[in-house]
Amino acid sequence: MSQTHLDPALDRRSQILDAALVCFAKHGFHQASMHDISAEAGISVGLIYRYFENKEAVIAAMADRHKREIQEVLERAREAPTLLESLEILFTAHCCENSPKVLSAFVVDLYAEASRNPQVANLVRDVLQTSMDGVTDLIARSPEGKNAAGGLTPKELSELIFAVARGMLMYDVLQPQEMTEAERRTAQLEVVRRLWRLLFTNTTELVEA
Amino acid sequence: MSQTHLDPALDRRSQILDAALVCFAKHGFHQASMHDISAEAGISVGLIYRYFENKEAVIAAMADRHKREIQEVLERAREAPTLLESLEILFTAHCCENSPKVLSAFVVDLYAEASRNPQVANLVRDVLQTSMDGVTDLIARSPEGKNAAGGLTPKELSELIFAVARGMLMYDVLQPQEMTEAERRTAQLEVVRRLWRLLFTNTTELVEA
DNA sequence: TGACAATGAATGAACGTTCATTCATCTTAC
DNA sequence: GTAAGATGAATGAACGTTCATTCATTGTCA
Repeated sequence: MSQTHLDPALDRRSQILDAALVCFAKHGFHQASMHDISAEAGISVGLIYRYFENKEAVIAAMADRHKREIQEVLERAREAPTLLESLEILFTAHCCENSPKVLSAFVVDLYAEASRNPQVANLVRDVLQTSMDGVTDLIARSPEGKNAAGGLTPKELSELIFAVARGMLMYDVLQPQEMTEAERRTAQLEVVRRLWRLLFTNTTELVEA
Repeated sequence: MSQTHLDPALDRRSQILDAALVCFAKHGFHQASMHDISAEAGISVGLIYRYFENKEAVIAAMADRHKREIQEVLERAREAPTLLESLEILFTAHCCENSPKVLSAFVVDLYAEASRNPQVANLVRDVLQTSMDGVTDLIARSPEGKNAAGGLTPKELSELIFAVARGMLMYDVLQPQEMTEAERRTAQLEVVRRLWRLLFTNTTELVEA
């Protein structure tokens, strides 16, 4: 719409993946039918097969797009001025960007799929490892990371942070539909700040006291 | 086998649910067919319908059984002599009791289902709330819980602990099949002790120093 | 410019398969 | 003999996938 379409085929693929995200989040990978997706995208079923070999390929492409989106979030987190702000970006990106719950539901489904499909598991593990390495680096470089609580290393801290992030994502899908994006974001930020206090400010405060 | 069967109907139900757990973990709720379940249980398809109204009812019964199992774990955790041991029970119960990954895969699937099925969501939320209340209580009663790091309340600590537990459960499904139960348990225990150091021993150590 | 041919994006009915569910039939226990 | 337990072939709906067909757009030649 806003820009000239350099590659219409890429637009179509994106359009189909956008529709698939909505359908997958609403019904799950294997309960969402190709007809559901085509209806959501406003196109015919057959057209999907012009851009994707089969349903599996749609799922794989979704996972791949998710990988790229996560890497973009990591990039933004890297550029934040403070470690706390980096963490805030990481924790709120997953859960609040799109319409409520859609992304969280998709990611939980992705992990469920990963538990059965080794290819998906490899991709998710790869994304996770890259992200954790990035955050480990972020912590190691930041002044707060030097004297973290409990004598934990940057790597251990990063693992803990990502465990909490995944856990909150799981918690998010239990929330009723009525919760708005803003409410979810607020809840997430509260958790980040609590975690922050715990991991990075406790020791310092005690030393100062 | 080992005991006289007081209620054969209950045995059959358990037998079917045992088989369903294996199939659900292996294929997911909606990809596991009733034939898969009957084959795993060593009975005919039709017999399942004598004990369960339909497939949804099997899923609901599985969720319900899971609820009772979690409550038993909580009971055992309550009876542990120290808070650390309570946490160790809570963190290792989810992931290591049955054959590797089966339980974790089931729980991740349960959360995925909860994101679409409000009834399942209510049940899972209920289990979680009860468990968290129990652990909050456990922390409040324990000597270590009084002077926790970061000035966090028992409720906040409990929320954090359960977020990490859920996060580690998600991480568990990414692990390759080859990992044994013992390896998974060891990995979990390491996380518990790290969390323990962070939450409950840091302040004290510094005061002593 | 206008007439015509070629293209390939897009359609949706149809196909083969799978699956949840049913039920007529058989077996077992007392 | 009868009631309850157990079977698995049969049913029909739903699904992923295919493909003959349509038609707007583009290219070609006069």
